[in-house]
Amino acid sequence: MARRKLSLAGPATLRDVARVAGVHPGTVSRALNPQTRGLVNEQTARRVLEAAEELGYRPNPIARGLRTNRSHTIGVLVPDLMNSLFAAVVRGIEDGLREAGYTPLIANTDNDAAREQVAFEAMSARQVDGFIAATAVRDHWLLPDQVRSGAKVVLVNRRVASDAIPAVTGNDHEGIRLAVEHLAELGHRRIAHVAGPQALYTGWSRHQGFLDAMRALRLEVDPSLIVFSDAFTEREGARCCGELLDRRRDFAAIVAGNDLLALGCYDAFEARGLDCPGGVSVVGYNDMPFVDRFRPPLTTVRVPHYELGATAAALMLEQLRSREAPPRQLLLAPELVIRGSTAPVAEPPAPRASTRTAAKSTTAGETGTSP
Amino acid sequence: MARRKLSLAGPATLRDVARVAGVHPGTVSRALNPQTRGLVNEQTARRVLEAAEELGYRPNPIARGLRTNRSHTIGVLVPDLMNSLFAAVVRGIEDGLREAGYTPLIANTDNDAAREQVAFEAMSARQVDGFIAATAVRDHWLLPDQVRSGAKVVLVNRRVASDAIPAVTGNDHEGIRLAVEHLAELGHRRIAHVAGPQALYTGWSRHQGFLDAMRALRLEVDPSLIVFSDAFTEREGARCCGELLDRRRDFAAIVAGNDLLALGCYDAFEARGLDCPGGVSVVGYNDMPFVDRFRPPLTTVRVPHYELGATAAALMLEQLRSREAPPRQLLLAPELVIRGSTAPVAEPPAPRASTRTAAKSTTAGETGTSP
DNA sequence: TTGAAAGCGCTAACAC
DNA sequence: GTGTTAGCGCTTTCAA
Repeated sequence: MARRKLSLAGPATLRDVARVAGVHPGTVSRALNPQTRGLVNEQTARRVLEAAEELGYRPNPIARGLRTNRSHTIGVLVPDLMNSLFAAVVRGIEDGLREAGYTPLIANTDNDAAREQVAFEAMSARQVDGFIAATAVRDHWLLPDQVRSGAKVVLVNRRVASDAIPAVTGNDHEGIRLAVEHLAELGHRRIAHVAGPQALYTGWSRHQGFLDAMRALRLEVDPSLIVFSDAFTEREGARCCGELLDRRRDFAAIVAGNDLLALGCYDAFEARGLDCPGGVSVVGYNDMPFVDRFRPPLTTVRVPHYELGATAAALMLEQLRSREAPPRQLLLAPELVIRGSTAPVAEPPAPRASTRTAAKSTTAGETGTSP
Repeated sequence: MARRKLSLAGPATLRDVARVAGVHPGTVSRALNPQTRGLVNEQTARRVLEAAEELGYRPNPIARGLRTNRSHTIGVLVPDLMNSLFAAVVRGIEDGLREAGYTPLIANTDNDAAREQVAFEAMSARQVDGFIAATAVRDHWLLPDQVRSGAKVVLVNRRVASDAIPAVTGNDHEGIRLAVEHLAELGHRRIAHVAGPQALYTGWSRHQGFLDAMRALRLEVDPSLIVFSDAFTEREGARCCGELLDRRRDFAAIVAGNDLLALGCYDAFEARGLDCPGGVSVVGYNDMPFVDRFRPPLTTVRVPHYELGATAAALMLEQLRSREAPPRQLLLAPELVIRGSTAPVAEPPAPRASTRTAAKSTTAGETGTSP
């Protein structure tokens, strides 16, 4: 337990250990590295381990990295940690990376390409071994150049057309289908969509999912019932929903691109004296913390953000371990969480809609999971 | 703009630049470092800069760090990023550090001493230049040993008795005073306290603040109106508040140790059919995102978490720049945010209370800041 | 199985 | 002013 050092100050070095163990530094290196321990005599190895222990020796990853060109560090690019969604993703990444001995280096980009570029450069300079990008911008500079130039990249919360890049995302298609089906089962035929920004992957994919889900249920997709927001914010949700409401009132259900947009819908309802869910139902997306405490508690689609992060970490480790690991693209299943913001249609559906009846009634509370 | 390299592969090195500029690597180092540029000929410097630009040279901080023993990296120890409060602190730190060229290395500890210890070791090994600890545990292993042994540490969101360690915290004393005064002005005399865990600094300091504020207002401090929670969670808030409510009903106001505990109080009210704020008022602490959307919207004390982080970063930079910078201890002013969870007493105050009248009425909306 | 020696990319003390 | 040299702490050939 004694912690006396041989070198004058600072932590013990490989050389100090070598001196104490009476061997050459190279031997200490071999003995201490599990990979190469086999090359060294059992006896000697033990002596080295003891000496290291006695000196409280900690290998210096900086020096090691300089030699090996591996920093055991992964750059994590995220729009904004203050968004609880990304905080969860990051924790998943951190926990997933930890046991493998990797450490995340985190940077917030605020979805600003310039800031992202800078962060990427800085991280490259710091010799990160790879990047996990949770930045949701579509048509992204990161992909064409960097990936081809050998940087290991894993996408989380978004993907690209190309199959060359490993990615893990929530299954938005499925999630939106759950939302639309839920509303349809409540008798809604005319369903509106407050879509997220189409420049962001999640905004775009959920919009696509909406179109497909409506068609699959043979519900009419009315372009005038779709409004595109400029940002995933409450303010934009209020603006878009207001626009919708001022345009027409022959619908009583809204699928929002995420929870913040849904929250904005609440504001628009209140400004117009509309009751939710009595007058109009709304479904959010993400199941952020505390949406169950809103007035009314928000029905929403839960995305397993922590698992998204943990899985992204696993994909990264795969890439790191073998040069030729196939770039897997994973979809994680969402889950509909039915709360208080959705209710059966009060008025009869609009005249033109077919009279298809709802398949079955849904009980409130906990809920339908997808496979 | 061309990016051809001289060395076969990998990024350009100092030597590559030297070769292109036709000078010695040492000269390149001097020319590129703003600190030492003065030592080199204007002409030569320009040539070097151009060569560096042409090659797309990026200095390798790993190599530099090995030489200088400075990594330009700060370890950040935080209980849990998924807690929005700490996410804000971390963003403040990141932004505060960035312009000085420092990067945070973040680890979550979940308030677990063992995990914190491990994270600390790992960061030390990675040669971080200092630590910013947002971990709120009192009586903390970090301080006695490490600080004395030369590690630079800045505390955020907590402090210690010793003045030797720089710290920046919210002024809990002041914040709780604002809360208690607000309730007193609404006519409350018997005020209960659902205190946070006393093992955590914020739980403890707010409890102290509560005692002082009550005494300052000459309100009776009744020990049976104070319950200590085991954690800053909604569940614990519900348990403690329930205990209080089942014990007696001759109070109509609660100061909670934080917003989550206040939220738990909501649950306890609901379970007992109590109306808030009609039957009982409650004040939270922190002003987390979305507490304004709760039912009722939560009256709470806002803590400038982002600024806490940014200030902590500034204090760290001070320590880093000069060996003998005084370890400043800063208090940031909180702000009372009055919303819907507090209301005037319905029943007359309990008989024993003195009949001191409220000093002045408070207007709703934005509100009193401290100096 | 171990020692010797070179060198990762950079900085800094010293010499010219 | 600029070149020279020596290493930071570690890994990894190459010999022995």
